[in-house]
Amino acid sequence: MKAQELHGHLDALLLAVLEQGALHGYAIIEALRARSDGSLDLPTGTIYPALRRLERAGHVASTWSTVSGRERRTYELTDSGRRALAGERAGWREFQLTVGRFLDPGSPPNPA
Amino acid sequence: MKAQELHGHLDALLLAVLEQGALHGYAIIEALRARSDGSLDLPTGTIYPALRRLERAGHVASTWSTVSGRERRTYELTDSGRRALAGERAGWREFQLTVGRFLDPGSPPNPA
DNA sequence: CTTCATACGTAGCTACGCTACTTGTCGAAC
DNA sequence: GTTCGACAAGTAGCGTAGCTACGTATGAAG
Repeated sequence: MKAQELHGHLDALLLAVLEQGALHGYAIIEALRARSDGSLDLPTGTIYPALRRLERAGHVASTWSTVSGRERRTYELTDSGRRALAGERAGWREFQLTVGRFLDPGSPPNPA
Repeated sequence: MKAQELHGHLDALLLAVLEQGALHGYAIIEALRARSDGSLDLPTGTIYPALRRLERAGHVASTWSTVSGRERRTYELTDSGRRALAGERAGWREFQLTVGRFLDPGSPPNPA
């Protein structure tokens, strides 16, 4: 998948992944890769800053822990994050419909 | 619609609009607005540079004309542009499926 | 003891859409 | 007869945000 297409949708993806339970950064990368069958293989330079953004915005909260000698920062959805995710879902629906009107097969030549 | 969501999909939209016939810049803006029911109201600072990009890439060709005293630059899809549009459509399909797996209602908790 | 997977992180780059602006014609309103 | 809004083109500079390319450190495997 072309990289830049993700622009503006990454936050939604992160919130969606965390919806199913708290995860640490590295695990989030793996979850994205797994659930997308490898289409989404995002570098740390993308997701770590994104998680910080979401935390600054209050949509996730993080807690440090140590698992077998390795430091982990585990992120969890906040209530605000759950609300934000709902909004992102609505936004995605609209975006999908709008762009689909031009790119989906059988796009109407003119609006009826 | 939030603005930045469009990132990376604008070229596809422009090609799709021109697929149905040559149009000049201003008319393209109006076509986008019309076919999206007003969701896409893009400023000239967005579409004029984008059209230049597409022309540099060889996906569209432009010709000047004067209609009732007003200069028009009319853009037309090239063969390369038609091929590019097909590719963009495929890319859109994949993007839609991938992101949809996370954001569409009933997203699977895990890949089956 | 070296290499790979795990795990965190940042600095700087780049792409690209947006804001705000300029230039100019035409028709309608006043 | 001038002013204002739709039509039509364009650019300079900005901001956002994902990516590249690093750096650090532990544990397991060979």
